[in-house]
Amino acid sequence: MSVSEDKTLQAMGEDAPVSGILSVEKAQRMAEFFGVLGDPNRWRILSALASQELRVGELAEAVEMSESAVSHQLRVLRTMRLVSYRKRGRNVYYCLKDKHIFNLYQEASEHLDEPDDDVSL
Amino acid sequence: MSVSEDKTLQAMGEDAPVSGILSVEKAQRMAEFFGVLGDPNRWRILSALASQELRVGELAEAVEMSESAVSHQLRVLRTMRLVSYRKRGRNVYYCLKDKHIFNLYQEASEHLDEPDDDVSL
DNA sequence: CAAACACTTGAACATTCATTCAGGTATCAC
DNA sequence: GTGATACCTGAATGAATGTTCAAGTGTTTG
Repeated sequence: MSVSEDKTLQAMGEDAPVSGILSVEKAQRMAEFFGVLGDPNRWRILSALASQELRVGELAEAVEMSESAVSHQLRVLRTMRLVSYRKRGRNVYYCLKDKHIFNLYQEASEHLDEPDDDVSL
Repeated sequence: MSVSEDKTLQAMGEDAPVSGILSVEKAQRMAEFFGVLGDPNRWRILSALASQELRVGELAEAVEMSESAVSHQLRVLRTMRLVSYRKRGRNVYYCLKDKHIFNLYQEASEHLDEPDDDVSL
């Protein structure tokens, strides 16, 4: 039973041998991934693709961004493997890659909907 | 049965009436939340707190950051209600607030561990 | 009370990042 | 081929962000 790369619920600390702290590398990978989800327009793009496959131009119109901006963001989403694409002639159709994005959305929604008690210090 | 603020798996688009796109406000809230998880040092802090309650100074030593930097980041984590704290004399003990962070970590890990097929364009 | 301690705060600086703009590639219609 | 379409790319600009540094609160110790 390997210690590194465990996927269980309590595994968050098991990457570092001593004090249970995430290694710099793993922390970096986590941050890069979640950082991609740290932009409102990328969420709008993802949500647009949640219901249907869309071309870049359609996406741009739907989320009210320039085609260039959408294309730049799609490249980011592609490198994090959050979307996949399919070329048809001169069009490129994008869609969500897997279900993880839904689970992340749901988990975050639940957290954000929790009653916010005392936070001040 | 209200349409807004649904928490089901397919609810991602249900916030916008027409095309299933997240409203700017909801997208903003999502981005702010995930943006907080978009920093490697914050993940190291969270992972350190996963196993035990820690004071600010202990945290700083554990993650090898200055106390000031840790304190700044803890404020961010507090406003997103990812950590809670408890004052004892001149010490302040921090701990994780709820289980959501574990689920998010797990979901992201699964995603990142998936085989990466063709991404280039 | 004074000094030490634990932590927080605000401003400054450097870095990162998303958009715009101009231009480039590839495909289709005529 | 020519022009139009659909999309991608690179450099540049302005905004957002994390750390450092210096200073400030509040608490405990002698």
